Amino acid sequence: MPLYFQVATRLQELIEKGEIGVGARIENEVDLAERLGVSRPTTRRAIQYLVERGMLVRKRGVGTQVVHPKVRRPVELSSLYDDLIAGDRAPRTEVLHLEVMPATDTVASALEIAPGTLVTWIERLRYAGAEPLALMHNAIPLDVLPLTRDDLAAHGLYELLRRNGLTPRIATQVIGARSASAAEAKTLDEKRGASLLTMTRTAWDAGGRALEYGSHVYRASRYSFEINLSAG
Amino acid sequence: MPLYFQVATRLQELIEKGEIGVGARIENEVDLAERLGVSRPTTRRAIQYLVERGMLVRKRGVGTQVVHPKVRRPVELSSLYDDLIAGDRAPRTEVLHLEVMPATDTVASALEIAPGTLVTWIERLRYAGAEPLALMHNAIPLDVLPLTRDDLAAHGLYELLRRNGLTPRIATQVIGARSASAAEAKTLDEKRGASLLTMTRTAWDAGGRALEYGSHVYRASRYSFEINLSAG
DNA sequence: GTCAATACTTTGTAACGACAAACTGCGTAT
DNA sequence: ATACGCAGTTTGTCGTTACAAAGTATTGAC
Repeated sequence: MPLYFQVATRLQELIEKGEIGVGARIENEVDLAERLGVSRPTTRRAIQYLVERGMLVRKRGVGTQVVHPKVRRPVELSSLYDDLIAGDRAPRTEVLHLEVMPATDTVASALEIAPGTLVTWIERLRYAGAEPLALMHNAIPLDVLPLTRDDLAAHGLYELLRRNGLTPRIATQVIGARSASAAEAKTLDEKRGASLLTMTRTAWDAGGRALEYGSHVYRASRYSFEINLSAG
Repeated sequence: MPLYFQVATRLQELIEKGEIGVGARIENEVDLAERLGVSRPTTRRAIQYLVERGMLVRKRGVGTQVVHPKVRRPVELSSLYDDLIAGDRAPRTEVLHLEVMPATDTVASALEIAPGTLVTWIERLRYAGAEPLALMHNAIPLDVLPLTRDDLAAHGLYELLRRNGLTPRIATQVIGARSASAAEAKTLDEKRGASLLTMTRTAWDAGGRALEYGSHVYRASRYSFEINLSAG
């Protein structure tokens, strides 16, 4: 584990435990470095890390202040499945449809691949406990990862990607809303015309290869997106 | 302008112009530094900057590759007003209500201030062109910034904050959806029960002071949120 | 011909030093 | 008493050097 990360972790613990209160100024980096027996660049890097996570704020000529005692989790590339696991809501997935087919124009342009390229097109219903929560459509290029019904029933899509060495790195999401169609309402156990949250996303890996296109609808009565941002 | 930033800008231009194509590897940092006559840390910092913006990807032992020719704008703390200006959609704001009042419990807990602290509570209707687009409720602590109707009619809230030296730095947003009430529908020129996108946000400045709490509803038929993320 | 060990390339981490820029606050002069 | 300037503090930038770690390619042995 890198030194700068160890330093950052120690600082973070002190702040989370409240030993350095909100608003308090932390030691200046020169002294801190000397006291911990590391160099100033290493200390700077540790502090910078916490600044990026929204815990600290630095001002030239003034010092470094604690602005928030908890880590403000950055916007994460996590899947609904991961979110539910983390929230103890017992996800279950029903694979309604799975087929290998040529990419439609919409899918092809979202994934930036040639129309007609083979993709796995899946339709899944995600439950939280006993209640349906989301209806999810995804396209995954066949040469990225072949998928089976059993895999998808037991694991989240992102978990499967990661397990095969595919790490989503960059994504663009569009979040909107609309009313449920009769079919959607029936599937999701909502009334016709109920509000649904819609999310479409394309995710790329570190090599710039498109991994996944998704078009999901969530029951607005049961789900919302939480986003933490910090701007430079 | 810092040296590392100049280097980053030069690299970015080369990539945007396509002189370094997607997938191509850029010169290794040692050579690049020597050729440009700067130190390796400076070069590293420039490259790091572009990596964080999603243009480049680095792999130890391999090199640095271009993954996207355009800058992927990070998630931004911008207001709807700014977005509309950028999109040439001629925003206009109607201030429906403005009053100085003690913070309600909801507002106080969102802003992390004592209940009863005086805040300016405003209700605004935002138009894009001739059409209503969003109904916005905001609370701004009185000691952060006193506001007048005229200010708000002519400028976006974030513009006013910035103009007074208040820079939002960190925010948490929750995006959801629900059906319009009769009153909301009438105000927004939608049918009763139409889907609305809801967004509640609290924004803090660099000093950790809460600047603003907002609870907005958007016409889902006319607006959606676009979010670009990159995960480390 | 195939496999494994080795050498090479490239990025990652860490150290030290020097100066610049921004902000604070004290002290002095008017 | 107020205002201005200067000194001190703290972070920001930039340079240099050295070694570590990871991935790639080459070479050698069997």
